[in-house]
This record gives sequence, structure tokens and C-alpha cells, in this order.
Amino acid sequence: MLDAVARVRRFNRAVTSAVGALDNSFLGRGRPLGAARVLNAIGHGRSDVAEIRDYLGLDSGLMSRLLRSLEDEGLVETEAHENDARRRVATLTRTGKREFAAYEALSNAQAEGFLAQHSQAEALLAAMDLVASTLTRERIALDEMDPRSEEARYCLGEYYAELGRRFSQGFDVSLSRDPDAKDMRRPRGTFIVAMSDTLPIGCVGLKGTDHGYAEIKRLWVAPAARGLRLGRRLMDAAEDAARGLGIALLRLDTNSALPEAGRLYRTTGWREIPRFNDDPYPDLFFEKRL
Amino acid sequence: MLDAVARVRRFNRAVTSAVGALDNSFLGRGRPLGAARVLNAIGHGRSDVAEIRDYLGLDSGLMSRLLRSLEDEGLVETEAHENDARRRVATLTRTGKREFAAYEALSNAQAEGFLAQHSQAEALLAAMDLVASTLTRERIALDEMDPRSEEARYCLGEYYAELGRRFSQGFDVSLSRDPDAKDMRRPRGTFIVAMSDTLPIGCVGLKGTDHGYAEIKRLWVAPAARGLRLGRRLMDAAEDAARGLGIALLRLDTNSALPEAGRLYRTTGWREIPRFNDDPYPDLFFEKRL
DNA sequence: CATAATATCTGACTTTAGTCAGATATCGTG
DNA sequence: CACGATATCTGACTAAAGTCAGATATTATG
Repeated sequence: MLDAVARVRRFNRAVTSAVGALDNSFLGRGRPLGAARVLNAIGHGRSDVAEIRDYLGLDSGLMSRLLRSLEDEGLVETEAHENDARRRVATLTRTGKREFAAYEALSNAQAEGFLAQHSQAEALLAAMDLVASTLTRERIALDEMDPRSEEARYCLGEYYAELGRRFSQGFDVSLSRDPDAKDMRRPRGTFIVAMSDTLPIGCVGLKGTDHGYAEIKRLWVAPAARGLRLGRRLMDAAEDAARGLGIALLRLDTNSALPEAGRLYRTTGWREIPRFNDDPYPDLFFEKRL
Repeated sequence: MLDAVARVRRFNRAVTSAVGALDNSFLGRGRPLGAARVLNAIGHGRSDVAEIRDYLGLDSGLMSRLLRSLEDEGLVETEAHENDARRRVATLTRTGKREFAAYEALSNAQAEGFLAQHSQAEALLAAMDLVASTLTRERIALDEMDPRSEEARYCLGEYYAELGRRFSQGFDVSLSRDPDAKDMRRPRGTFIVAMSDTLPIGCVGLKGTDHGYAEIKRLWVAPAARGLRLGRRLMDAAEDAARGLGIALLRLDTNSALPEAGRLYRTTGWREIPRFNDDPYPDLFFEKRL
């Protein structure tokens, strides 16, 4: 009754019926689920027919017919791809956009209704993030992004907030050596964000310097993604990027108030070295030769 | 991208594809999903045909045919209900039990595989419990049970463990006035367990005394079910039971280390009274006239 | 005990999803 | 420019799910 497997299976039963209910609410718009899914995929910006087919796992014949039925309803228009006349590109008509908006409203209402059931929404959301990150673990993408991008700035904001909570003296970015964004762009360095679906769940920066080494900065994993060994994946990606940039020596600083970070470095080939900067926050310094 | 609704919808997408994968694994046994679902419902103890139909949301014609196909396969036998010859009762044959066991093995393997993905399984399970409890909130059943039942003992064990964590001096049941089970059985009192699917997620005891009042004891809500206002539902149920037993006055004791409990009592018509027992743990005492 | 309600079953459907083999047009490459 | 690869479409299917109107047997109720 109470072992781990039973708890997972209870969860499965709960979400199976919830998912079924959501599907049913979609059927209320008088269109089979398959067609509704295609319409929504287009609405969410997937215009390339092959991409939609792949995303929804549809047979090409079925896909073709579903698109045709949406065209017959006047919701979708297709035209040839501008660079490849074999491919088709689908767009929503004005009516199609209205219909898509109605599906969006249904989804949003369902989500809001669910949140309203719980008096501590943030705890519930954190739990959902964790489960969703785990379920989609193999689809977490590590993307190189500009450190000024929305995703990067979100991660950095969360990272600073967490340091503020975990350092007994708090954390003030302006006192720290905030890396210049251009040092974390190719060819000097890079910035990598881990994306789970549309949610940024981790980051790491590789900051180029003029001192014969590059630095690893801003390694962060969202609470909702801890336990998935994402920190290790991010570090591997940063080291790979460094190798690609011809960097032979890496350094980083950290703080003993972040023991999980220290453990990660020690178990992945980093060795502790003396202080190499005058940043007030770090008290541990590491180096790794690639 | 990051607002609450978007996070819920990301979760929905993640579980939708996971649920689809689970369904697909069920198809591997050469039987349509509908038939597999009926077989599993019977295997899980739902024998009454109408109950299965209701649980799976099936049309009576469809249900009848699915049952027939399982009978043709030699997996299921049906007979008339002993008290009502209109109703049918389905049971698994020996072969049916074997087949059900194969489905169970698939489900268990899937659950184990999922858990193995995560290095902090307990945090993941807690998150899943919370989400599942919220999703099935309207199906949480408050059942009167014997305080010695497995479910009751599980709740009490969790309750004692939590007191041990939250009281600075720990908690030792033997030092407390452990209520006699027979005082929490009808007609002296009762014991109510909140069940979410197969998981006990809360409890409360109504303990009869010979002093002109009854006591509320052992109010507990599982961490995975907090925020659902289950404590209030349990208290309402206990008070209803007390009224049904002709009890006019209720008392309870609690501890200021459990502030959420104190808040609940104060906002639901209880008034603080002087100490009325010599139990070493409580430091707050309440009374409510029904 | 007549009558309404209930539970299941059967036959005759429709809709949806999915499969598969070609047909057609276009693209990339040597 | 021939040729294989690719993207889509069409026709012809099957399987699964679901719907609906009775038929039958049984039970509950006034």
C-alpha cells in the first residue's frame, strides 16, 4: 500500500484521469482530438507540417487528412515552404486564431482551477515542476544562449536569490565580480541554459579571461531539477565548450555554504587551489586541466 | 513563460506524454486498451459490473462486449450477483490472474524505472503525493475505521514521527495518554481516516470519556495533503460523528509547536480553556459546545 | 400484483485513429 | 540531368471506441 512503487502508481492513476478530463474538455469544441491537437500545435508556432507530424507522432496520411479537415473548416491555410516546395507550411486563418484562443482559454481555465484548489500554490507548483522535470528528463536541452537573454537573466536572478538565502551574510551582486556579458559569449566564453520544455531549469557560464585560463561561473540548478544530475551535465557541457574554444585550463570559485557544489567539483576531476581573486564571497577555489 | 498557469500547463504536457507511453506499454499484450482496463479493474478488486462501468466511464453496451471478449479469451468469468440477479459479478479465472499479474509487472517496472531516474527518490515521491492528492481532492474519502486497522496505525505512526520532529524534547507515545482503542470505536467514539485512492493521508480520533465530554485526538494531515483544507474536513466529520453519538461537549489538547492546528481550532468555534489533564506534551487546551 | 425502475445484453450503426501501398512533385548530389 | 531521397497526398483498408434503440430479466414500490 505504501511503498514507493505504490505511490508512483497512485500518482499515475491520478494524472491519467486528470489528463482524460482535459482531453474531454477539448472535445467540447466539436472537433476530434487529433484535429484539435494539430490546430494547437500550429497555434503554438509549429508551422512546418513535417515538424507537427513528428511532434504529434502522426502517420503522414493521417496528418494530411487532419490538415485538410482544418482547411475545410476554414481554420488553417497551407502554402509551400519558401525554400523547399515539397514541404508545406501551415498558418492559422483569422477564424483559426479565434478557435485556438478558445482552446487556450480552456487550458488556462483548467490550470487556474487546479491551482485554486490548493491554498499553498507555490508548494504545489514546486512539486509539479519537480515531477515534470523528472518526466521529461531525457528531453532537457542544453542550449548556448546570450547571457543577456530572458532565459539567462531568469536563471541568474534565481541564482542570486538563492545565494542570498544560503549565505549567512546575504548576497549582493554588485559586491561580487559580476562577469561582463561579453566574456561569456563566443569566442571568449559561452553561457549555457538547461531548458525543460519552455522552462529554464539551470545554467552555467564559461567566462574567458586574459590570464591563460577561463572561469566557470554561475552554475545553478533549479530546485525543481535537483536529483537529475543536471549539474554534472552542465559542467560537462561547459568543459566541452571550453575544449572547443581551445581553452586548456579552467578555474572556479565557490563557497562552503554550497556543499553540493563542492562535492560535484571534487568528484569530477577538479583540485582545490589557493585563492586566486579577491571576490568577497567565495572561500573555496578549484582548478581543472582539460 | 514562467507564470503559474504556464507551469501547470508544462506539467500537463509532461504527464500527457508519460501517460500515453504507459498506455502503449499496455498494448504490448495483444489486447485493446479497453479490454485491458476492464481486466485490470477486475484484478484490482472491482467485481461488480456496474461499478467497473462507472469507474471506467463506459457505455453499458461497450462494457458488455468488453466483458464478453475477456470471457472468450478465458480470462474472466461472470455470474449473477447473489442478492440481485440483474447484476453480474466478474471474477478472474486462473489464466486471468496470470494475465493480470503480467500487467501488474509492467506497471511496477514502469514505476521503478521512473524512480530510478532520480537520485533523491523521497523528494520526488513527496512531490508526486502532493500533486496526486490535489488532483484527486474531490475523491478524498473520509472513512470510519477501527483505530487498530492498518490504515489507522500507519497514520498514527506518521503522526507520532512528526511530533517527534517538531517537539524540541521529542515525543514518546508511552509518556502521553495513549487513548484506548475501544474509546475510539462506536458507540464510545470513532476514528476517521482520510483516504486518497489507496493512500491514507489524514486521520482524527473521537475519544469517548466518562466525564461528560468527548475528546478530539490524533488530528493529522499528511505533508502531501496540506493546503487542501483537509484538517477542517476531518474536524467537521469528527464533530458530525459526535453529534450523531449524542455528544454535546468536545475538548482537545494541543501544543503551541503546532501553530497550524491552533489556528484551525480558533477559526472553527473552539475556545481556549484551562489545562484539563496532566499529559506532559500539550500546552494549549480547547473546548467546543456542539 | 401491476408498474416503474434497474442492469445487462444484442444488433446496427458512426466516428476516430491508424496503417499501408503507391502516386506525384520536388530537392540534392554526383 | 539522371537518380535516389524526401515530403506530401490519395485511396483503400482495419481496428477500436463509442452511440443508440430496443429486448429481456429482475427488483422495488405503491
